[in-house]
Amino acid sequence: MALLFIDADMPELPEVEVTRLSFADRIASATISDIRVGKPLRWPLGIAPKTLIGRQVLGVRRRGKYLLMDLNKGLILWHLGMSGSLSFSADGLITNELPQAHDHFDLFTTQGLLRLNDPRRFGAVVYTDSEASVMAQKLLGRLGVEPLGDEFDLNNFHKNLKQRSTAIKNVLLAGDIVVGVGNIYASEALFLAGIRPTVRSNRISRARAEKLRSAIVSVLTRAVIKGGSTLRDFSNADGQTGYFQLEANVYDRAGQPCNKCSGLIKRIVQGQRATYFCARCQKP
DNA sequence: CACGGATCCTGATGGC
DNA sequence: TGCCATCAGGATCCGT
Repeated sequence: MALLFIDADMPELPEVEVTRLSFADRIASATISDIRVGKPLRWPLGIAPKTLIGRQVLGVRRRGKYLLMDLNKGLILWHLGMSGSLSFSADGLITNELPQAHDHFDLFTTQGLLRLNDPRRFGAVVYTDSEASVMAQKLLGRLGVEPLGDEFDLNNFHKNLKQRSTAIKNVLLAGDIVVGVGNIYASEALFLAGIRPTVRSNRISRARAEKLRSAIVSVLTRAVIKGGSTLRDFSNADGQTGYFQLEANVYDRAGQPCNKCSGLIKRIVQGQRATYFCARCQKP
């Protein structure tokens, strides 16, 4: 079987979800046969690797940008950080696929090899006995609602926005109101909503909050769909790498004309992260 | 508790 | 070509 490689060189929620879709079915019900640990990641695994040999993978869920791999005992949390990507190879079951320079975690199973490549090593692979454990709660406990779930409703969203006085762009990125909106999609969603990224969160009207809510849902949904279709192309094509980023309206387009009004896209820095916006289309 | 800044690490890029 | 500074998709931690 061909190697399926997802270029998650931009792991925001859509990329993490598409990564999950790429291997969840194929690894389900597999038994862990070995583990190889490379250079240290953000946190230690939290258990002696050999202890996990023989455990069964029940499935893979997503929470925010975390992947939760349920085992018949305990679970493994995966995070791609800023530069991580996962590949699942059924060939890796038999052949010795030598780890490359930035392959820092291998999970060998009876159905294939799941490998984490992460040059910057901000990613993590963490074992925990239960989702209620101290470590799991430290990582997952403060996450906001899922943007693509029913719980992302206007009443709560607007109420939460009113509690914060900092710039809306930073509030979105913080992930404690709604998860999964990274630096790219924060700029894109604010453009679609017509909201200046510098607007203070607590000064956003209910009507504008609804525009923002629906823009977030729209941009993330479209990215997942686009990623899914790219995924199907991948599984037919051998060794092709690629990118499934939606065409950006503002992200990384400083100095270029706005797609709506032809005004020039601006770049500013907020919380040490780049923000892009159209000063004409996005109102203060 | 909310906020802003520093921080982990490696690689790509651009100026000189 | 080399050297150096800057920047990059995340999110935690810490001081205020």
